[in-house]
This record gives sequence, C-alpha cells and structure tokens, in this order.
Amino acid sequence: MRPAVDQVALATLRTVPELPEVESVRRQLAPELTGRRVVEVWWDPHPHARISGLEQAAGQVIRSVGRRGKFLLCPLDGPGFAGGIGASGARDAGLELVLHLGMTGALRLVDATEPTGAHERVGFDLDDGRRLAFNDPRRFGRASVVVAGRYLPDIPTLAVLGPEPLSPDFDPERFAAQLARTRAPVKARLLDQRLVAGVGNIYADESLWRARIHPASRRVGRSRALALHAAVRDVLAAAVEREGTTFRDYQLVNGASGRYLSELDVYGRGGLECRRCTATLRRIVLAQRGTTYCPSCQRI
DNA sequence: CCTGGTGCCTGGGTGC
DNA sequence: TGCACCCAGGCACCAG
Repeated sequence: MRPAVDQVALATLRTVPELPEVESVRRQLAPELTGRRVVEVWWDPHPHARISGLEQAAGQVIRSVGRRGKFLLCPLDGPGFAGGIGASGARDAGLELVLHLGMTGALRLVDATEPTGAHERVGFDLDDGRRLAFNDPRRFGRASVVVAGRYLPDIPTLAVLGPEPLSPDFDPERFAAQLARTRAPVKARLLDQRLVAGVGNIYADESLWRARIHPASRRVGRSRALALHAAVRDVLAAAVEREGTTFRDYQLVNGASGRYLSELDVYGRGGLECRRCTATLRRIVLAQRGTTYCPSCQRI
C-alpha cells in the first residue's frame, strides 16, 4: 500500500479543468498507475453518462498516463502482452483508456474497500488494492476504452483535436493562417479545440488579455495572431508551472493548491482594475461563456 | 463548411 | 428555514 497517497483527493476541482489542471493530475497519476493492472471496472448506468467500452478495461495493464489537450490517455496492454508485435509483424492495435474531466470531474485513488462515492461515475479496481475513482457530479466528463488512436465515433473532439500548445506542433504561422480564414469571434476559436488543444474559458481570457486582443474580434491579423500564439503558450506554461488554478479545494497529493490563482489578470476579476492600465475590467457573455476583458487595452 | 443557438447536468448561490 | 429559480461551462447536436 502507499499510505502517502491513499485517500487523498488528487483533484477535487472547483476550477474547471483545462490543460494545466489536467496536466497536473496526469503528473500525479502517472507514477501511481503505470504498470497497474485493472482487475475490475464499475460504471454509472445513467442514460446520459458519456461512457463507452469500459468493459474492455478489465484485465488490462495501464502502460502509461498521457495527455492530449484536456484528455487523459492511457494506453492499455492485454493480459498476454509481450512487446506489441503480433503474428503479422505489425504492432498490435492495443486498447486505450480515454478520460475527460468535463466541468466537475475529479480523480481519486482510494482503498478498494471504500464505498462508492455519491457522485462516483466510474471505478477501476487495481491490482494493488486501490481503486481509481472518477467522481463527476454533473456528468459532463467522459470515460471510454477504444482501440488505440481510433477516436471515431465515440470521441469526435479528440479525433479533430488541434496541436498541443506547448509542443513544436503548435506552429505560429499556421495558427495565424487558420485564424485569418474564418470570421467567428477569436475567443470562440480558442475554445473550440481545433485551432489549439486544451484552452478553456479561464486561459482563453488570460491569453487574450496578455495579447491585447478583444475577445469578440472577428479579424485578427498576422502580427496580433503571432502575439496571441505566444500568449497562449506563455499563459499555459506558467499555469502548468504552478500546477493549475485553484478556486476552492483542488489539492495536490501533498495537500498543496494549484498556485496560478494569484497570477490571473482578468478571469474572475470583472469590475476590478486592469493591472496594465487601471481601467475597470468588463464582464460580458460571449460564445455563451462569461468573458472578462479590459475595454481600454483590448480593442477590436 | 461555417456559425450560432440549445440542451445536457447538478451544487451552490440568491432573492423572496 | 424553505423554496423557486438561475448560473457555471465543455461538448454534442442541430438548423440555417
């Protein structure tokens, strides 16, 4: 057993998990889950639960814990796995566990004897006597087992997910060209996951503020697009560095909070002073999302 | 294809 | 103290 981690909330997020929060959860889970065998799986029978294929996880070994955008990706190895070279000589198409925390999802490692939590939607009993519990009050999260890399039809967003913002795949010129091609508000483009993966409401507002771009802008020229590209990278990198944003009781394994909250410049600061120009930050609704920006230094 | 609008879901907050 | 709203928002889905 691992008493230092048992019973600890790995991610009781009040903040909606975006890339930095999911990456922080991934880093906590990876050493705990890698090499563990899933003994048994239980899941929520609710008709609207976004769950598929989980019966296939039983007996599988978790090979690693990865991430793409806001998705956690765990490649699985079957009981007889011996290197992945099948009779045909081609690499076997193994299975993959895909988790998305949605708005309120949280993952915990608990003792397997602990009763199912009130909002527990999925439980993976592991071969070390613990259970990976997926707690998700609003059922906006997702849990699926698919053939590795085959994300259609179950997970269409993952199938068309844009580049990882903190990798070289996120190319500034390509980003600028794609942004120039359509006329939706720039914030909507940041949120839709195809231009760049992992940006949600908080870090969209933060990035736009940093790049001095009005969230409702429908035309973003090359130089501003390049500034936005850099801002997205800088904001996400800084938030990962601080293990995400905690509003309430999101806790790390050691009990610490995500420390990006004090770094937020606009999100949650409507009516307060802009830290750059002292104008009053304004809160509007854009793309059906609460949006905060500085009317003085973010111009259309 | 592109875009905007609606529904899903429920804990927590507000106003009466 | 109780009750009826109403909001938060990632994503699926649909209509124009």
